Amino acid sequence: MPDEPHPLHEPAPRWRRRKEARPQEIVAAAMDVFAERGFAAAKLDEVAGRAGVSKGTLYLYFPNKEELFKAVIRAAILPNLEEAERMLAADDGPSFALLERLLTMVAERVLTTRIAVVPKLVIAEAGNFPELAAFYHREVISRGFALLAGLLRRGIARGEFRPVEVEHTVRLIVAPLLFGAIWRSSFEAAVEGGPLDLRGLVAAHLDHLRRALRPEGGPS
Amino acid sequence: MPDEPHPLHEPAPRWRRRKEARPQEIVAAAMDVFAERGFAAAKLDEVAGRAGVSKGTLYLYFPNKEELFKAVIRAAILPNLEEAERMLAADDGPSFALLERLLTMVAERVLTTRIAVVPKLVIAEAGNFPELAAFYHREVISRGFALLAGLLRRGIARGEFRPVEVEHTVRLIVAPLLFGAIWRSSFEAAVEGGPLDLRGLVAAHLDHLRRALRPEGGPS
Amino acid sequence: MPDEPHPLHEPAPRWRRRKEARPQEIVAAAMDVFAERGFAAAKLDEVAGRAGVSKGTLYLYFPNKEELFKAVIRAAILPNLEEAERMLAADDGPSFALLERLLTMVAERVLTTRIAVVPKLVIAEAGNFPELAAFYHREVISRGFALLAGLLRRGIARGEFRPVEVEHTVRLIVAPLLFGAIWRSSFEAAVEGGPLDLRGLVAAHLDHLRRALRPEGGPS
Amino acid sequence: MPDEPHPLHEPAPRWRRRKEARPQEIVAAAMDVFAERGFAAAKLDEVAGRAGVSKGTLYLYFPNKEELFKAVIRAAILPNLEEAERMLAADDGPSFALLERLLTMVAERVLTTRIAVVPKLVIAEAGNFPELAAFYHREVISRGFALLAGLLRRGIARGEFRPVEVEHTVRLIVAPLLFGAIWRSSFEAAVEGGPLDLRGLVAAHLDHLRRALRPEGGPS
DNA sequence: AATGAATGAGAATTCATTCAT
DNA sequence: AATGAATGAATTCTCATTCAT
Repeated sequence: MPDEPHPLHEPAPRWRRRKEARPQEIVAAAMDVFAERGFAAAKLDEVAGRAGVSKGTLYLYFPNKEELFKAVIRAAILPNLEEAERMLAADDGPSFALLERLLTMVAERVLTTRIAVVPKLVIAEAGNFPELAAFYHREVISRGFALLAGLLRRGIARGEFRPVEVEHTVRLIVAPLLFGAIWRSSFEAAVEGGPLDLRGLVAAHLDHLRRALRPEGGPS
Repeated sequence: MPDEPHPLHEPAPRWRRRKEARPQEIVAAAMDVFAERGFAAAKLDEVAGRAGVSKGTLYLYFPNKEELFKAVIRAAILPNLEEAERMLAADDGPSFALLERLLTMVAERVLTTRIAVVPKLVIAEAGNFPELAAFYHREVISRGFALLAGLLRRGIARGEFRPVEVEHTVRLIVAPLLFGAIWRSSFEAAVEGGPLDLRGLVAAHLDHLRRALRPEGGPS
Repeated sequence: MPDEPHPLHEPAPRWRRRKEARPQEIVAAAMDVFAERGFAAAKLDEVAGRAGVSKGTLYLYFPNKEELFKAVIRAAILPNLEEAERMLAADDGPSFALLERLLTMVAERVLTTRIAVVPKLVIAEAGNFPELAAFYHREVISRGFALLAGLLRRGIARGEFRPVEVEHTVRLIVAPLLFGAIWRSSFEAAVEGGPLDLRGLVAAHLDHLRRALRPEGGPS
Repeated sequence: MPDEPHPLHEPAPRWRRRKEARPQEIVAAAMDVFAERGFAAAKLDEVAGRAGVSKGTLYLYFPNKEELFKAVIRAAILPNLEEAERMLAADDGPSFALLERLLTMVAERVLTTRIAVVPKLVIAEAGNFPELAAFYHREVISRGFALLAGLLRRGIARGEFRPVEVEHTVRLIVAPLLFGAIWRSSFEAAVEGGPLDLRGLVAAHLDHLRRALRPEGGPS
């Protein structure tokens, strides 16, 4: 253990910090490569190259390609989901405004982070890694759906929304965001005609949702 | 031999017939394997095995794995799209009823045929085969979008729909069907909790759409 | 046997003639392909295509690729060698003049027929087909060398040539022709700078030979 | 390990050393296999086996079979040619003596090294690898011919040789050596009757050449 | 005699994983 | 902790050969 020669309170020397950051650097590089190529076509050589380490080093942190893949998925998702849960727990205002903030936040993330590739990766590999699909379903989809279902039920209870079928509506709310993520990660590069106007799409979606959720005889 | 419904008095031209059927048999087997594994993880050995031919035979009909993949995508898609276009061209009734029939038909196809796997495959491999993505975009997405856009514009012109932003609305209409196809091909097998109620989802979607598209001051 | 309906003395119908010519047509096509690609890289598909028959037909006349190869070598060589032997047997004139006619004839053949490729083929495949090499050595090289050795010995006995070491001289006489054949079949196509002037080369060779074989104190 | 002549005090950098030697070991093994089988029939499995490495290791050093083949040709040729050029540049003695030393040296190399197989390989594969043929022509044949042409012109200018046609004579000088190389690499193994007496052949060739190049009215 | 669809053994190449240093 | 040389199993693709028609 020759790497702890320094007393406390001293700024950690750069290379020590790197050492601790290694796993994250590798995960970040892997995310890029998996995003571009998919799981099977991604080469660990390339991951190592982009992470600035040797191929062997990958195996110091991840037992194999599959676990690295799972780590990528987990790393991309959990912080976002936790933030969304915090947001909903902390907000007790009008339900539609909350829905609005939620969708807008997700759209922003899809546009500005690499999280958009996660659905694509999970969709593509669900058949080859059923446990990964189950994990994703349990940790991401179910939690996300539950969160939205809670929001809807609250709005219905308060009379803000008409009494829609919650389970279906949750999926209808999510679908356009999934569409956006998939578009960004699969078609944007291969297709002319400029990027998808995801902000406009979400605005239109919210416009539709407002009308669709409006209590029957209620005010516009 | 077991696929011959007219047994009598025929000189049993087994081979001739097979030769003509071979490409389709291979494409069907390939569709299954690609659907289960994705492009890269699909083994031609397995395709050959399921098609009941030897590995070499694949190469009599398709020059390589990639072309076989493209043939699978094309074979799955074109007939469906053509039918949808025929349906719309032939119908001049109320626009929402037409939309209803269209979405219902697509949902039925997603539920009862293997077409649901096509989006998953294209999404997964768009990065590795940009021309495939471009082909799919051109031949499927653009045509499908154009078809829906025409329907919307007609409805707006006739006063059946409020003047929505057509391009966004097209995507909002499609998104839940994409969600359904992806769910079926990626999560249904890996997840407990029963299959997605796609018919119910589409019904709810149509319910929402009716409200969202309803002209402003129109009848409830 | 529906192919003998015609009485005698009638010109054979074309397609019957073709049938008898098949083996030679195949050998001719095979010679072209082997010459271009070598044995291993030659594809029977291509041979069949150039011969205007199907792949299966090749196997009606030749049991396998190797035998077809041998047939090509044999067909190219034997007639030429027999002619040379006839030429020498029939001629009893001055030995150098005979040598002159012999080398000139061979050079003409190398320039105007496809026989030039035979040495290249045998050289290339001797390692893979030792019996072919042995056959070629026995039937072509040995016979050719014996023929030249006889000529030299006759010239020496008659005092036309100085008493050279016959075995070496035979090889020295042949080497430039081998050079010419190899050049034509291997380098001419791949190299700029125009074809080899084989006639000039043989003339120079004969000039050198006249001087080299001239009896010691003899006339210039 | 057994190839280390300085055993003491060395930190036994087995691997480092091997790494540097690997390409040459592989090229040497490949030369043997290509020599025996020709390019197409050579199996990389066998090359790897003879080099004492695994198949995959070949690809660490050479991108494919073709490049390995070219490396073999290059490795065999360049040192020899450079030496011949040095020899000529350094010698200003009688031209025929120099020619004698040159041919003798080449014959020695043909007899004692594996360089004899190079012409056979190039001849065999010129049709399949025209660039290789062009490379060989440019780097070996042209340089070799230029070297001999220079020698001849010098001898003619000095009155040591009669004014022969230089371009043809160069080829006549080379042809028996080519004959020897081809014999050794293609027929010696397949044919009874003992090896070719190449030294005797070259002696006879030089004897002929002396007479053929002797100035017209010169001394015997 | 002729065809050409079908076969399957065989070869080149790739790449995740290991391990001596 | 890090390296990167080495491995070899796995996979695509080729092509001589067979054989039902």
